Amino acid sequence: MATTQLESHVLSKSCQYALRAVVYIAARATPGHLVGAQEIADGLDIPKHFLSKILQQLTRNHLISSTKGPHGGFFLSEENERVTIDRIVEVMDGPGLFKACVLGMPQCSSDHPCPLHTQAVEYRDGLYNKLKRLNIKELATVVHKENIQL
Amino acid sequence: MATTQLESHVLSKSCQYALRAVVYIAARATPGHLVGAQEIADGLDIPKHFLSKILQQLTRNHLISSTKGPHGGFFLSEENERVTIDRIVEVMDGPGLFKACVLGMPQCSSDHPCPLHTQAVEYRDGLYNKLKRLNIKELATVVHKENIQL
DNA sequence: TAAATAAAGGATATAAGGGTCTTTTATTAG
DNA sequence: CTAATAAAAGACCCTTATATCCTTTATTTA
Repeated sequence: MATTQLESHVLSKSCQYALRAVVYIAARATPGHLVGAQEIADGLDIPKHFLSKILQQLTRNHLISSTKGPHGGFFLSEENERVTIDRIVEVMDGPGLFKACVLGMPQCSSDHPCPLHTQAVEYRDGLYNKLKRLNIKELATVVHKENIQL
Repeated sequence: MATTQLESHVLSKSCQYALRAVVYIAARATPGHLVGAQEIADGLDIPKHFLSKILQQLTRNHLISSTKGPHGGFFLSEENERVTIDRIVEVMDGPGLFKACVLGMPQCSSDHPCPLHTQAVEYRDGLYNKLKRLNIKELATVVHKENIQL
């Protein structure tokens, strides 16, 4: 067993929270009811202040929208709804995830593959292509139709 | 852009080093010449003391072998050569990587899928199955035949 | 205009991964 | 047996992700 139990991941926790929050907003926000950070934090059981930071980051990058003040909160413009999932991952975790070598070797490429290049690339690119073609609205629709828990 | 550029990864750095080191040992160790931590560190440009910790961990888990003293070093027994890559990943990064939900939701499964379950599982399992079937000796052989840089 | 609300922003704290250094233990050569 | 060698082990520090708290700004309602 591993001496120190690592919390291994593909996506950072911030990114995981971001994705869940965005889907939550897509599901709950209406023109008459914007979704507050508190509501999302409660609904998804995510620390509120940490979530706020994440939502700020998404807002600054125009992936979601917000307004301040009473009855303010977060919502998705029509443009936001067309934002693809890979963009959220990119903003939260940086552009490296689907490009960097699994073994961290900078010169790794199809010309100069690392030992696991063949094994890993298919996996990575397959997921990436799916996320690149899936936008927020579509994902939210699937979640709703399949009655998926957030 | 991400405000803080995360070093996103599938495998931890420790795990990346471990995999490269194991292949290095497989390539260089002979009955008359065991491979020292210093040699590996130099050859792979990895911090020596950090690498030592990793090699210790692999040794404790019987994935590689070692002897102390002059002309001591690391090597692979025949049993070690049959160790599959997924075991190394498991020891270094824990058993969660290929089992945990991409969105970190503990209850996620095919019965109760998370929003990205369908997208992620296919490729994750694909990679996992490859690593589960690939042992150290086979990987080292590929690396040698394809003249892959470590 | 004042009070209330909620996001934005900044400063700070905590935990884990990554990395370094020193001491101990085992082995071998002389 | 002694000296040299190299892994094992433990203590420690640095950086980053995660998380919390407090203040500021924008907006709305009374």
